[in-house]
Amino acid sequence: MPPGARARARAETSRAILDEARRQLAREGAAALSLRSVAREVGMVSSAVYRYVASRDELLTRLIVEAYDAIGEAAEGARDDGAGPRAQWRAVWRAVRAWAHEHPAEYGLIYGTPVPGYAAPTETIPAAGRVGVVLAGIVVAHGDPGAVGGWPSVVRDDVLPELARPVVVPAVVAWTQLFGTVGFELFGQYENVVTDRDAYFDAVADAAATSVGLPAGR
Amino acid sequence: MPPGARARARAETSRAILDEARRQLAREGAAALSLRSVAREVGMVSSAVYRYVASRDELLTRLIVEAYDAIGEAAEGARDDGAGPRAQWRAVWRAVRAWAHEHPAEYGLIYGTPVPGYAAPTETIPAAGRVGVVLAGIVVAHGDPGAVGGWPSVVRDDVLPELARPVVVPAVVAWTQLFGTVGFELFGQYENVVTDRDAYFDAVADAAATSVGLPAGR
DNA sequence: TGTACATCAGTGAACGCGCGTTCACTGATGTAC
DNA sequence: TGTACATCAGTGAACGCGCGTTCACTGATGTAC
Repeated sequence: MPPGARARARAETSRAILDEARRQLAREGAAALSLRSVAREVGMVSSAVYRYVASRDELLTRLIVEAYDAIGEAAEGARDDGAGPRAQWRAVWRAVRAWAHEHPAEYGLIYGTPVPGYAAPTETIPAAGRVGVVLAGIVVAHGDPGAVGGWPSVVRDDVLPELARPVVVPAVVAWTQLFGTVGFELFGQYENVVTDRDAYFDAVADAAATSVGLPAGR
Repeated sequence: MPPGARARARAETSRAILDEARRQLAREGAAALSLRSVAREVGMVSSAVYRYVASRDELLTRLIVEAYDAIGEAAEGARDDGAGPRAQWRAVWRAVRAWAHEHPAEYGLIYGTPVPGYAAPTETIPAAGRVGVVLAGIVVAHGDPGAVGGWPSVVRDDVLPELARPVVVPAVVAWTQLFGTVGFELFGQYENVVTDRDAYFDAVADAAATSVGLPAGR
């Protein structure tokens, strides 16, 4: 037997379990996610899953962390591809929206109604911050605090310390707006209201860029 | 027996069932809502609930409609109390936020992740529109289309036909922002970020009022 | 006012189902000497 | 290289549980004459 074969098999089964869980999440929603049916689909007996996952809640936590990481990665990739602050900003917004449309159930899991009785453990926090950090980074690099309207100081001093203070609140507002818009579109509130969703979204992104002090041009 | 006693008893039991369902929704979430436990708590046998409700899905639908109606009513009441467009606008925003904080589970039910496999029936639509109609009404009455930045025309012509066209898109954006902000606060994304949530919220409301062309003063 | 019949709320048993989790076990894979 | 032992993945049975929905029924409430 090649050494490490066991480890490799283990990793593969682990993957298979998470993949199947993600599939069921997409099909039936978080509430219907069941260890037994994941086991069934993966082709093992229900008790065997417990070699890979401590409990149903732990499985949910892993899905949550993976989702935050995936959307964060999408945002980071988009930023790295953009040339110029406004192009970067728009690319990040679009990447978040695209990811959400490709993974609606996972998006709902992390940005939708919290599952009651399930408290997201702290291991979730760093992954959850990635998109916000990307947006803040663009503002730090290119935002003009002088070009921003007056907002009250209602954010913790230690939040985004690298941001000039006048720009922190509008940055939080813009961050909220990104996910508010994506959520409304995804959860059906724009049905029969907004026709050209791409153009609408870009317009909101652009207005947000301005509100945060990004220069007008590219 | 007083005539109508039966009808009155029926109405009372109906109420009791819905109230208990709402209580369970708040405690355990939509996924855990069960006819059997509602019956248990109301003090009847599980099959008896079927005299009042056709199925679990119908019960969910009733909760959804009641929630939309309640938040819509809160918004309408706030509008009727406000003096001057800006005061009205702010009052409506605050009323929506207050209602959401008092009824987080119901808020999640209507503005959060859709329950997969459950398709909201059409009886839901009119109730769902009430808050939007209130906001639009204020803009119609007092918004200055000239005071609004340029937005693309990406909304159906027959949406809010009473609104001057330049103002429709920013109105939709503001409506999105209201629920995006409330949702972010309610679902915990502002934890460790925004300190003075009241002031933050008012500031966002005010900026939105301006973006939609409401006059500055009161 | 009194009687005969129809309506309706609630009962209790049953259907078939799936769930999370534990436990003692087998047999294959890896490790130390 | 060969043997003895330890580790570990996966099995199968069992625990106790709750669910939605149907059905034939009883007995009280209402209605028509």
